[in-house]
Amino acid sequence: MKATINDVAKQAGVSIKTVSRVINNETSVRPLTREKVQQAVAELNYQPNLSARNLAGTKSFSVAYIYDNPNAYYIIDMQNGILSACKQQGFELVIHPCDAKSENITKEVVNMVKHARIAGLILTPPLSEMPDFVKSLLELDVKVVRIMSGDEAPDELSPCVMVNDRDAAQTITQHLIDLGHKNIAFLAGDAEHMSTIERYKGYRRALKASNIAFDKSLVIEGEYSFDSGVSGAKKLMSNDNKNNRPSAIFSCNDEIAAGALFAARLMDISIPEQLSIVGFENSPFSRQTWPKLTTADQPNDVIAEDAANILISQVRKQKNQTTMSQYVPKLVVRDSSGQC
Amino acid sequence: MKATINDVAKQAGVSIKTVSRVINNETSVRPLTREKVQQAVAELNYQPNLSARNLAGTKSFSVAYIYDNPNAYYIIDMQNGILSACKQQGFELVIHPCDAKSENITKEVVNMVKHARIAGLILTPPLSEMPDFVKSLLELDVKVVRIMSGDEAPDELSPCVMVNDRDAAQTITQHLIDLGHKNIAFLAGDAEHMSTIERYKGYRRALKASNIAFDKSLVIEGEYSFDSGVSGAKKLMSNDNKNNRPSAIFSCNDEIAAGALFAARLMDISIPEQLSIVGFENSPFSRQTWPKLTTADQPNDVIAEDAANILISQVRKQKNQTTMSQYVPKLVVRDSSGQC
DNA sequence: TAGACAAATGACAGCGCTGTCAATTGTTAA
DNA sequence: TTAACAATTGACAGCGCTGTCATTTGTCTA
Repeated sequence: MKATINDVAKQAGVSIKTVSRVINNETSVRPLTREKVQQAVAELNYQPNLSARNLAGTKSFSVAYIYDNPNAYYIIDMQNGILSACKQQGFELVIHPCDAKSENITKEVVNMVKHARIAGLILTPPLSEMPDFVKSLLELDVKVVRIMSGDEAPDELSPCVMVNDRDAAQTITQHLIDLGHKNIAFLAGDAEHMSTIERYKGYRRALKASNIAFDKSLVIEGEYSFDSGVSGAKKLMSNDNKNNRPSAIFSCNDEIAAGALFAARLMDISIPEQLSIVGFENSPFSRQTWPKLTTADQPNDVIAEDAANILISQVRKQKNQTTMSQYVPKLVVRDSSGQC
Repeated sequence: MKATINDVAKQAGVSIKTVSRVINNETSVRPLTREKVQQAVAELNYQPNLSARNLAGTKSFSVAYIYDNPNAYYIIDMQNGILSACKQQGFELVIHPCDAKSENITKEVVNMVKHARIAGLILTPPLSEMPDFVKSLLELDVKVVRIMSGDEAPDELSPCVMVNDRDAAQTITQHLIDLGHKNIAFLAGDAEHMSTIERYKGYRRALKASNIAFDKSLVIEGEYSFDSGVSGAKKLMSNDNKNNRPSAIFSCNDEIAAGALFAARLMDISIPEQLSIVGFENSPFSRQTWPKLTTADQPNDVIAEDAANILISQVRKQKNQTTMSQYVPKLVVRDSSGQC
């Protein structure tokens, strides 16, 4: 059957407590002893029993990923990244889907954390952007790592992994400018999402950098949905707006961009000849539209793995902890953007 | 702090063993006693400690979902459904992404099952369609429930939840026939996937039922990808094939259909006026194409929850077990199919 | 070389629960 | 009413590990 700590102790000729010390990387073990134990561990292919550890110890070896995000590809990428870090570090992952808009979301998650003895949480937008929610969790003396949009952490509540949407948005807007566009519209995602705000800032900054006058009428409020893209693009390209039509549209994500594409088709506007449309996120379906979308790509699994590793080192109370890291999404040029 | 079995026992005035009997639904507890215990459980909001149960007992309260499927929406739906069943039944879910084509996939999963003391597994295609893999798992004395394509279980290895793609494919083909189409092409998914085979059978059956001659040249082999849809549609609609062009295309899934749509656009074929295209699966992006796809919808989360419940009742060795249930995807008519 | 101290190691209880088996109840037939 | 039996309940060990604290070992100084 499976080897236990007793088997290892016997094999190495030490007490189980010493084995425990070795597998927990504690000090006060002579190098020679440590080696003997490690060899025994290897020979027996010993893996500590998580249930026993959780039961006996005060520490916990479980972290949770809480998600509320309609984008399945995003979640799966995140989950896979987290899972890979957990596996390497001998942690268990508890998955908890939820509804951020639910009234008792805090109570629900607090309950889960208590009951499952969770040591740490990984939060992605929109949950990571709800300060009160985060504060309630922190009171439980559970570690938190947030993945957020921006170039630096908004506060000191927890370590953060930042996705620099601003710089990426500037780059992608610059791409349009380089193609000769001057009337560039902006189709916003949900206004309360940090990512919308950041992407908007990047858009503005690119315009400014190229001395292009900002035209407020080219900014359309909306949400992260296909339908929002459809109606936004219709508004921009309608006949009522004949004199003010943009030659390019920056969509806050690929879904909005797909909606804009759809609207363009309805209005017989050819892409990219008459209108350039760019997205953001590089979801798989940005390759499955016609034409394929120019967009910004972020390595979600890498980001998630990074976040999980930071979380685990927090849980382990290791020294020299990272409290921030940053990723900048990369421009991916495809067929939906072209010369003005 | 959290209530333990001791607290409940004290509160109810019985021994912990009796509490254990009640929470495990064992017989040999007097109704009155049971009631007392249940009340104490409710008052203290007691939830059994999974680690302790796993450690002490011979039973396990963990099931695993193993997935290898490029379709993130499918996985998330499945996962959410399984999770909801697990939560209700007090089981823990272990998530295990993997690569079905990897050589040592069996060894990897066997290891996982042993180490995490998994009581049951839920398998979705393509893993559920690998008999040798399933057999190896069964040898571990772990319960398995497979979600598969077809109208009845292919064998007695395990309980199955069947998705009747055949009937659904017949319905969707019939829909095209009802619109007046007689030359209906078939863009296949991966040939080794049961779903491709089943959908093909349904397609054939619909033709036969309406006395439409089957034309082999209208069947294009391929795989479940956008690109496969592009090349398949190009082949069908090319000038070389001028005399044999179909008026409608049945695509084995939405991704293929999106590819076909893309190809049609490249060739200046208007949808659905000159060509009808239907998909299968009702993925979110089937609503985000232009025009929106007619497709077949299956309630993946319900299917998954059903499968998880069957699995758990197997694990619990309950009587009157379901060994098969069946779902038939429903036709969803949108804009990509029209009169011939 | 012994004594003093720190470093290394081990003995043991106990985490919350289940399995085993013994003790206690209740029920039935004679 | 009581023996005989079944149904119900409980006592206790132990799952694999960690935390606490005692013991042993090694090292350094005088």
